[in-house]
Amino acid sequence: MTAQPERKAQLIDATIQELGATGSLSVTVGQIARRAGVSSALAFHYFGDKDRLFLAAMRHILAVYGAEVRAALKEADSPRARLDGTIRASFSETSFRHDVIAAWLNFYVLAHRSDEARRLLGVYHRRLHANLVHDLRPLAGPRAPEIARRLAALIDGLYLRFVHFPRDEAEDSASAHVLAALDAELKALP
Amino acid sequence: MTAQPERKAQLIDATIQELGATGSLSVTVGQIARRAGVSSALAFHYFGDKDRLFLAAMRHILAVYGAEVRAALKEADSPRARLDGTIRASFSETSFRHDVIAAWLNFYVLAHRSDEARRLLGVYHRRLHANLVHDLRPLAGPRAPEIARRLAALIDGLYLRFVHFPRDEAEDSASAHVLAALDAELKALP
DNA sequence: GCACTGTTTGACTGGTCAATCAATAAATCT
DNA sequence: AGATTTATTGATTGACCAGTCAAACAGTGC
Repeated sequence: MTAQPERKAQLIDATIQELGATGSLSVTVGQIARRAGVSSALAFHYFGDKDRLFLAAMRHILAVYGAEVRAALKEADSPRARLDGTIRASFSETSFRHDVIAAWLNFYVLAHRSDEARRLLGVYHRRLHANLVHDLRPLAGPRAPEIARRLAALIDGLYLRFVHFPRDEAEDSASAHVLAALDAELKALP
Repeated sequence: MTAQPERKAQLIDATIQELGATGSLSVTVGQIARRAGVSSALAFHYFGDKDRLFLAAMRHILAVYGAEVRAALKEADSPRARLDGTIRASFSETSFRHDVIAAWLNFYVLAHRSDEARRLLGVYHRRLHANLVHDLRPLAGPRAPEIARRLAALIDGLYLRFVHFPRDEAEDSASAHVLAALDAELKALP
């Protein structure tokens, strides 16, 4: 049937890759299209304008991430196991990748001028927060929301660091850091 | 004597303000110059090119931040008090401001393509890490570096959140979060 | 073979912007 | 006062880029 979904997916992949390669929203639609092996006019045909192409790429990243979280939660029974899953999903092979991280960074920049990007970012924030609070509640009671905020910020902060200094420094598994912080927070409860 | 320092400072301020207002590195030198009340040609005359103007703005932000940390450390005697100072300085009136945060965010983006920006970012990272480790050592021994990394990432992550959702939600003093995390980490030590 | 529909492109446009330059004004020096 | 350096700008250039458009192309049904 229609080649539309295929081409759209190609362009979205190319967008993420190009964002990772050049690291800035000032990548041109031409560059993206060239990477996808099509003309720039096709990108406009399918997405309307540049911002909507970026947004589509970001929605794709969020969808993949969301699926990964859901999968991790499905096979977790205890609250603690679910927290593990949520955290580990944030640093999974597919999400914690150079180009995806670069896309996230530029997503934050895009959120400055695009209402839709800001909305999407809010959705991610609330979803992560809700997940964390839900499973922290049995373990931390009324302190759950506060701890959740710290864990969420820690995750974002670790992403930020790995944009430029990729995962090589041995011990530094990012998820290990978040899990350690979680342990500390729980152990320190009154 | 020369009006150079004056104009340069004006342009640097305008750069930060404009970065905060539009939230993207694609601010034009013309916009910045107009905000500073001079012609764009003057900006080029003093800074050579756009990137060097951004870098100068970032160096200024780092200098202010560094001075603030040093001041906070001067009047702190115990390791714990010094940690408090380091953390609080990160969220001081002058550093934790909408436009400055936006400049930081774009600094991370700039670091993708500019070696000098990446170098500068490394300096900030190492300085913060060194400060934290130095004062964590007496309190956390060999776990100090690990904890320092988490606190640093938490600080960055909190910045990231406050780019778009400014400090209004009452309780949310960002530095309180970091201090709470620090307490938890110390309390949870073996 | 023809009409129809979706796909894809090359060529074009209008606008923007970094960077340059030649020229003027103001300060500084001798 | 004359010479020299510094500050400052308006005008311009050359490149680039988002977005448009009309036309070519391919498949599908009749």
